[in-house]
Amino acid sequence: MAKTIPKFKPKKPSRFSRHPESDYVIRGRIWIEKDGELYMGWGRAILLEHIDRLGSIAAAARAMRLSYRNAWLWVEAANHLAPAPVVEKTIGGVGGGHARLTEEGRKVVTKYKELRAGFQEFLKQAK
Amino acid sequence: MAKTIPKFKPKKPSRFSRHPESDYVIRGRIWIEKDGELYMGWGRAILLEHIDRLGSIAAAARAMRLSYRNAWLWVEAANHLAPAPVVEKTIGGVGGGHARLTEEGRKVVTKYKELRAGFQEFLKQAK
DNA sequence: AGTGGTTATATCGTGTATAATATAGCGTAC
DNA sequence: GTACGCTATATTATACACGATATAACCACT
Repeated sequence: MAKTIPKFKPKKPSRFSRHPESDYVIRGRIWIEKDGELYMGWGRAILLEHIDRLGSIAAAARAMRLSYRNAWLWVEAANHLAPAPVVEKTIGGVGGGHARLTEEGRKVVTKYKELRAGFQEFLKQAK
Repeated sequence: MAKTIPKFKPKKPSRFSRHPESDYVIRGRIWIEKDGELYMGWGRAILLEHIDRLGSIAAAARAMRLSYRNAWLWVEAANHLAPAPVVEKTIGGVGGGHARLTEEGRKVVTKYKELRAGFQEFLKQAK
């Protein structure tokens, strides 16, 4: 059983090897800022969608394997930067509490996803 | 007790203040990757331009207040990811040594700056 | 041989973002 | 009045990028 499986692992392809012109990819990020602070980006948009679907920050955080702390911080930040809160929260009560995406929240998520779709289009065309 | 203000991040004026719809700005970054690693971005492009103008990595680093270590690392990374080196270096000799931007380097800088210009255009139009 | 300023390399510190963990506070339903 | 599970907050740990620092290696010129 001396047959070693030829593994294709090297991320660092030796500092002397050269690469064909091929697989260079153009990548990018896009986000919305307010007063120099991140208001809406990909992570937050996804988080808000999960909140909308699951009705809880905690559940949304679990769903995307994000720490609750961070999820909560993101929601806070977005809420305070938005013209009106994007998430309404309730402490205690049935099930311990819940969170709900507001109309404003739905609006900004939609807007951001449209923006991002346009950006992806730009990237594709920018080869 | 009226302990309503948590001292979480007292850097912002007030968490209850709202902002006008106005100054939300769309921002973004764009870069070129190879094998999941950064090949060319804004910082590296500027660095390469400085090297072209000054003929030395050390001088270029100083010019943009970047540590020599990082400048050197960036050049190394770009060199090894590029199809051909973007910077040619010489150790010792007159003035201790020097660095020169290659044709390949000039090419990628130009290409990236065009890409970025198009991106800026996209951002402007994406309001 | 000595000089100078560069490239090349290693080590350590530090700041920042995030994860991990812990716990307090809450309110409806039972 | 207890229990449940979520929101809210604090503390600690970890990971990583980067700066600061130090030093070696280098070589055309004098």
